[in-house]
Amino acid sequence: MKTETLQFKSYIEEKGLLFTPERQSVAEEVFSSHDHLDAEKVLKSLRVRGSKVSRATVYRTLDLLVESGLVEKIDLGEDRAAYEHIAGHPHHDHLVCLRCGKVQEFEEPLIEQLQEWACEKASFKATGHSLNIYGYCENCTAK
Amino acid sequence: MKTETLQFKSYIEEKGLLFTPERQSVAEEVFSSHDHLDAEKVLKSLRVRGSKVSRATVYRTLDLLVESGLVEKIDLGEDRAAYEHIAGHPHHDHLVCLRCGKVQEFEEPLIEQLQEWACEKASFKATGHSLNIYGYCENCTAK
DNA sequence: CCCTCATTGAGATTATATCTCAATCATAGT
DNA sequence: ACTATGATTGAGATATAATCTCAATGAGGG
Repeated sequence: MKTETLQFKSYIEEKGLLFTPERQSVAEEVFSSHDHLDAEKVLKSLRVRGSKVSRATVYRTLDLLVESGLVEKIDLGEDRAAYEHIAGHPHHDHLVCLRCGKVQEFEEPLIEQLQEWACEKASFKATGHSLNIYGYCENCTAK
Repeated sequence: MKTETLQFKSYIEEKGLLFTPERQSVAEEVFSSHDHLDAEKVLKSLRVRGSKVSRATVYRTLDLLVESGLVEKIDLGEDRAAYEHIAGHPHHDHLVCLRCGKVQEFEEPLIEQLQEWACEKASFKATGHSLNIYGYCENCTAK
């Protein structure tokens, strides 16, 4: 079992919940992809593999994964929410192409720093943030 | 008629469209509020005032307002999209309280600057962006 | 005055996500 | 091993925002 799956197992059990085969399937699916996933994609992949987890359980498990801190829910301004796992992905923000839909990632530690200052100034206790830049990627600008 | 409404009228007419009473009502409603509005709120306010604009027209006109650049559509991670008019509101980002729902605004020109650099590095042509910080406001932290 | 095309409204429709509830399953206590 | 308790699941119903459809209306140009 992957380290991340084990971490999720620990989280689940520490909460006094059960680490069921369904939860394991969903977790493995999310941890095995390095792209952005949405609930429907996860469901489909599981079905293709022959796993019969229900839609409700996929949504419920995604929530647990987010709670555990191992997965981040990201809203890219599209109609459905996306998820990405954290491990091996230092915090980053997103460049979303409005034409082809491609999502690039970028890191800018200074931006994070400035955000913290802004929160301090406002006596705001941050738990997370989301920065998306919308526009056109290199490829789509050329055309 | 307010300056902004006139600007919207110009935009509409330059596009060869009609500046109808319905479009005017929606525009005035949006320009008269200094809070975040959503489509349903706009619809309700108009109904209260006796204006009988339909839901479809409200959505359609909000799109036009965004297109015109006079209004910004913002996604605060809630279930519905919010709108705010630009005039008198220099670009700013949002602190969203997860407990009471309050939305504070903050400005940080340096963050904007850094975003531009990030775009340059990635050869990305930005048209807009959205930065939300989620957490707990001063009031809610105290409790 | 007519023709064309934009616009509107009411309700149907789409799509994501959540909820309900009966059936199943795991675990602890006896 | 047996039972009671509570967690979990799945199928489908439900909620909700937003978009779409299409007939009827209205505006403006020729």
